[in-house]
Amino acid sequence: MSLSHIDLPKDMPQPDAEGCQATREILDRIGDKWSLYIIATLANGARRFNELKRGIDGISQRMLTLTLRGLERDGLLTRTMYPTIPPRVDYELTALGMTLLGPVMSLVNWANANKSAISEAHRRFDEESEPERISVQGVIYQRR
Amino acid sequence: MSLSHIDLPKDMPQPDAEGCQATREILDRIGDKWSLYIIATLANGARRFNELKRGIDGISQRMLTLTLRGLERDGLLTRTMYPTIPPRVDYELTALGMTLLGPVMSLVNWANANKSAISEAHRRFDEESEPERISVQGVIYQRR
DNA sequence: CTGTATCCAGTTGGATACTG
DNA sequence: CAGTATCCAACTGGATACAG
Repeated sequence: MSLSHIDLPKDMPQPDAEGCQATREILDRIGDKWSLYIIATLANGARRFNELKRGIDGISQRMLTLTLRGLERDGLLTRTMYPTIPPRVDYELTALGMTLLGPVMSLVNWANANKSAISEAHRRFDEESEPERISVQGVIYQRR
Repeated sequence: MSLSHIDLPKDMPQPDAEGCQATREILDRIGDKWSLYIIATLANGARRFNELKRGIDGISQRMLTLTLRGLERDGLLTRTMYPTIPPRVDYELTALGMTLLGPVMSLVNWANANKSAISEAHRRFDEESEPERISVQGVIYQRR
């Protein structure tokens, strides 16, 4: 990956096409409706199936199972069965899953720091479309 | 947000429930099929509609329009029209959009660093289900 | 050039019932 | 307890045609 372009203001890091491809794949996982909540819960340590179900508000049994399978398939968590009666299954982040917490926290922090800015942007955009911008003779006008 | 729990190994940062809520919202945006590519392209500077279309392989006109509208609504980019014939429209990241590049790059770097690990996990999981783990008498056995 | 409108197939995820 | 199976409504996104 080429992360450094010098022709840019403030040597801003940039994603590139190849990098996006790999990133799209993990976004297909953690970008779904429930993965983030599961990862966040397991960040506090191993949990059993129903602990996760109770801890994640609104998740259905079906989606919990499916999402856990997906994360397991990606090698982000392990599934350990205790062949007892009643059965018990523990889910736990793998070392790989743990390393994902860094990037994820980066996003979480950004989201929290900027959620009001985004809400404000929504408000402006929704009440009769975003301050429209036109450019005439090279001069930019923003609607009032 | 409570980011520091001391009862955890290596003071790992952790997302919490409230934090996840805000993060889910931005994942609903950048987690979709095309936003990441648009953000990545605009990280190199302003682009017009058809520049984006040509630069992002496979995107349809419809999805480019819709995705740009979503990003604009979130305040991540601006849309500037040049009322000429033929018309010209420039899209450019806002200051807010720029700040998102940090967290996004964090994910992109993680994805690139670990894509082979994930592929390997897929391979193992798919060829007759992930090394199954059971725990008997407190001892964990992994299938061979 | 930069869109909008329509149609339609595929996917996602919720509700519910059933099982070892 | 920890799933699986089935059904179904809603959403996502692609193809295509048309417009200012």
